[in-house]
Amino acid sequence: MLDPKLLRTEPGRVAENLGRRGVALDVAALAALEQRRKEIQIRTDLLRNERNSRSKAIGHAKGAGGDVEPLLAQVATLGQQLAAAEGEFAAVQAEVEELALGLPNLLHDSVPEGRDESANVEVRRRGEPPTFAFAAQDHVALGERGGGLDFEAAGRIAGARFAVLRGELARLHRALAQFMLDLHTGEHGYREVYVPYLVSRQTLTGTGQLPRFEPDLFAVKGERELFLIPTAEVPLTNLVRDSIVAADDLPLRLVAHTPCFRSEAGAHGKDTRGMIRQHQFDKVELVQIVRPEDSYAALEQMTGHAEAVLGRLGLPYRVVALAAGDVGFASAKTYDLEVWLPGQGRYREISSVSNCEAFQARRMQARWRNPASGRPEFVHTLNGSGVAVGRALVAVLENYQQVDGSVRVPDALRPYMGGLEAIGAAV
RNA sequence: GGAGAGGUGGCCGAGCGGUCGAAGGCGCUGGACUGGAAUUCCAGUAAUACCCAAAAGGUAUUCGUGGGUUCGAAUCCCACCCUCUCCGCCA
Repeated sequence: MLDPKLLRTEPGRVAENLGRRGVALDVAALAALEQRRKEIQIRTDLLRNERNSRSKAIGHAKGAGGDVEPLLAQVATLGQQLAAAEGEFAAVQAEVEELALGLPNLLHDSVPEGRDESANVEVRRRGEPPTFAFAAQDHVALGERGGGLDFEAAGRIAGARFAVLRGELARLHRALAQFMLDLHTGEHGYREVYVPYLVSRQTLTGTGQLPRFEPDLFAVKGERELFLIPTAEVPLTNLVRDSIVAADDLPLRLVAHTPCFRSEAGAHGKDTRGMIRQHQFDKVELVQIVRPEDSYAALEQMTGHAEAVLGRLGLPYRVVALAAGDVGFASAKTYDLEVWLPGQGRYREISSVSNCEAFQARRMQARWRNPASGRPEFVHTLNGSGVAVGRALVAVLENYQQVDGSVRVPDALRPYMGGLEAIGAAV
């Protein structure tokens, strides 16, 4: 949510910033709504004040043993007027809130202009895409040898956009997640957290997935309304919802390995081959809760933490700064990490690191007590994949493939693979 | 699933129709004491919205959430959520 004060006092500036994303804000309509809200609020407050002071008078009169009847008569019509005003106020409040919850975050000045991902700016590139003396295969061909990667079985069990992994491939998948967790907890100062995979509407509203992006989520049938998490960012970030964090506890650095569930409602026909885009995938997620003045340094640092995963795995990648039109709803600035996939001959997103500033904190009422002011102020929240496990598996398979279709195990993963040097060698 | 208890400020906890934004304690801030500190003592210390150019000040709202009763609700009624205890069941 945007700062309502800013929205009120500088709607022009807000509109201009949102315009960079291609989002139109009707300043005139907003001003009219604001005007109406103010009017009704003042009227309602006055009526309530009237009622309160008269009720108090009744209380005093009763205490003094006086006659209360005439006072009661005076208040008779107040109740109806007040009820009407309160109803009106609630309605206009709801309207304001709906508008506020639907607006994306303001962009940081450093975000490149541009309507979509074609305008993303490459920041740096690490590692050389491998050259093969043979025709490189994609992960589907490599994985399906020996039934390690089975889309047919997954289709039978759950339908399209699911995968079944078996044997060494399943282990490699697990090894990747373990390796990432150990790296972030052991060397980057994150605390490992285990979180619920089903969360409430309020939780998803806190991080910004709701109310706007409900079609992208899976909901669970049952008495209670619960949604499957689309990313661990949701439960991790909401850990500080409705709380005031002690200044000394910041920054909080949290990491969790969870499955993620996405309906991919708008992605028909996109990435239908392989396990690039699935309804269910694992991800190791990083979240930081920081002091506002530290959030942009934290963004660079977190990007580095995600890069370290790819670096250790020896995977070629590049870092891109997302263009205005490509930055996510809650984010003020985002870097994507794109890993080289020989099977596709191009870089594909494997991690996304975002600074949401106070956008989520404001929705969540997540604050810290600023020693400088002595008052509770909103924290800044950041999240980043460190990294997507499924796509990392794809990247390892394709980048480490050998002429016989086997796949060399990256050095960093060998301790997690019982020392195995290659998989799929003898299938 | 059965029976019961409870959700109050940064934290703990009293209050159970009017004088309650809420006793008391802890924590925090300032002051006194001290060479300095601890102890002790004194004082202050919730959030949000709105009015106001700002400060000061004022008004409103907030005692889990949402409804209701009432002139008036932390306090009474209803529903829901959450926590805890005991029993049962269970990985």
